[in-house]
Amino acid sequence: MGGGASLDAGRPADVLAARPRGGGRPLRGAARLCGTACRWRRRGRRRPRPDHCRGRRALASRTHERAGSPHPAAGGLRVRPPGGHPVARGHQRGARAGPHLQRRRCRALHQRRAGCRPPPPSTRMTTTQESDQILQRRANLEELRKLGVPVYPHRFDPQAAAADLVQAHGDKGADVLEAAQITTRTAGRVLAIRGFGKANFLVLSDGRSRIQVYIREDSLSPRDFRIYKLLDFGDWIGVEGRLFRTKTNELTIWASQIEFLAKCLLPLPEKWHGLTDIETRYRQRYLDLIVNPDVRRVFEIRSRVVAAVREFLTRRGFLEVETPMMQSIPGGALARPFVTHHNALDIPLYMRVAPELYLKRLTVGGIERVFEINRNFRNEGMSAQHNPEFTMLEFYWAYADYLDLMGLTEELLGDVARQAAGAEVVPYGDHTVSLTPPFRRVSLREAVRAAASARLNRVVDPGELRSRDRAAGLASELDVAVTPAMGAGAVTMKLFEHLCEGDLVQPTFVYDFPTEVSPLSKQKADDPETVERFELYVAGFELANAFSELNDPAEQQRRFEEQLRQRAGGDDEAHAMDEDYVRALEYGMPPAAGEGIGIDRLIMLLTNSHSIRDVILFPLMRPK
RNA sequence: GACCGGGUAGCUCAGUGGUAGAGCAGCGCACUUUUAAUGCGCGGGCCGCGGGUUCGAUCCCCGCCCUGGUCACCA
Repeated sequence: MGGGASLDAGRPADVLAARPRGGGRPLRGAARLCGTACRWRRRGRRRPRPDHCRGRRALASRTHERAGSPHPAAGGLRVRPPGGHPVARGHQRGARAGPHLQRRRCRALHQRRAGCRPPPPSTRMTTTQESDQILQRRANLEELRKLGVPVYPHRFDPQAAAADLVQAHGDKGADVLEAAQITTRTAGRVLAIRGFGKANFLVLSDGRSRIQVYIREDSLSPRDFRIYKLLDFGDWIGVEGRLFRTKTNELTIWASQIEFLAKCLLPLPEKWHGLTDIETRYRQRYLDLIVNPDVRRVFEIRSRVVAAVREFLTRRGFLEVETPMMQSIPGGALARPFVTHHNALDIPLYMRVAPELYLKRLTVGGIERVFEINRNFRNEGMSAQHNPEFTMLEFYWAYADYLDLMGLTEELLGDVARQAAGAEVVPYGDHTVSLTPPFRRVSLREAVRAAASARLNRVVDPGELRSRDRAAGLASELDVAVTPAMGAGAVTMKLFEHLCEGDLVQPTFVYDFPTEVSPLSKQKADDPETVERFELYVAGFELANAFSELNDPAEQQRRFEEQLRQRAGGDDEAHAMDEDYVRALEYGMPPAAGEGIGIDRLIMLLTNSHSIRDVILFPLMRPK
């Protein structure tokens, strides 16, 4: 790496790669209520207290240390109080009872004076309130600067990542490495420092793998050894050196040069327990990624899943497209949209709840096989299975019907599981889920009928689900609440969710849904109350929703009008009228089948994750 | 929305109506193959926020905020 010679400026900045992510959700045709939003909370770092408030606290050595700048000459870099000795701990404790009271009084005084205004928002770079550890790290950074080390260099040129080294040389023995004299250059974050005076070890992480670095004073230039001495847990460095194995057989780089790459100014979570606080893991995902290696694996699988889906569909002639995510008429699902506003046009816009109607317009346009993988947004509640933005695959296949989709879905899921997770059979909680075809198939009404029969210990007649009154009677027998506005179909759906959904662990196609709850699906030729639609359940949740597409414009018009009636009746999740969509159907849409698959839920299944937040890098959190 | 649990040092967690604890991390010293290194010494806390009760609250009471879970709502 040749000292600073390898560092050179003027490289183009990294381009941020767009990456699909998002949540699962009841797919097309389901919805959830939203909770209240928009609360704010006063939050901020303490502002420095004026002198009249400091009281005896100001006399404590600790305050002294905090207020003063670190003393670099002391070797230890810690500033001692004027007497030269740290104040004994017991001393401080003794002094504490007073300040305690004083703090409270002080606060009250402040609030009176300031008219109870909350303190100003946090200013992150203040030093007076920061912990010793942060001051220490800053001091170490300044020391590096004084040595003339570029502390934020522009680039480094690693020959291999830690993961590459482990993969390439992980199986080579000590003698092989000794004979080969392999010199390498790598970079990463320092995740452990074990010093022995003259023999020292670092653990370097590239985010995937870790490799040990051996530091000896007599193998490094004085400058580089000084850099080592000033390293903190979490710093980024580059190293060059020879590969060998230690006495304990650990693959290690014997460092001949060190380059400092970036400072970690804040202390990291500890090495052993890591970061377990779930809230912090989601809010500060970067920390989670640094210290919890399994997190990286989840998102690597996520990336492979999306790539495998793309590859599978592309290989079968499906064209990937991108349709609007901001729509003037939100459609394609029964769900509440997020509303926004376009200033120049002065119109309301809605974040899409589904791409469905646009993709079907494309089939009208002659794109016979089309798909999209991207985010949907639903302004509804959040849960372990629901994030307000989530990623969905939708695809449409001309000339096919929902039975064809079942076959394709079996192939797709098996293929993706093999490629992304390495197997068709995956563990999920206490279960083992097999994605090997064929999947079980059961009609919705039969599933409900059987479950209700078992629950009630009597034979439930299929006809009971066809009549609104009898279905409602069954619901009340089973203690399932229904509303007067719900028809027989809606009641059946509700019964299904209560009686069956959670028990469907192995992949199961539940097919033939009531027309009432399926405004975009095609009816069965011999049964207008029923549509050719299925949902795929795995591990107790809905993974896919698919149907033969309704392409009769007159029938579509009638369905929209029925939805409008429901909307007028207070259902703000009912589907909006989309006249252009009906017009598109009037130009003629080929017979087609379409399907939506919740990518986040698929990732959950393949990574054995039980919260959607574990498969979304930055799940929505209430601002703190 | 209801109920249950959590919020204490940078992290992981104990704990108590009477001066706040441990392990790791940090600082100092020692140590030439460690790997949760070790040993000795040291520093670090608005005990989530605001009220109340009390001589005294981190602890008890009330309210609020954030959060995990269960249920409900929704479909």
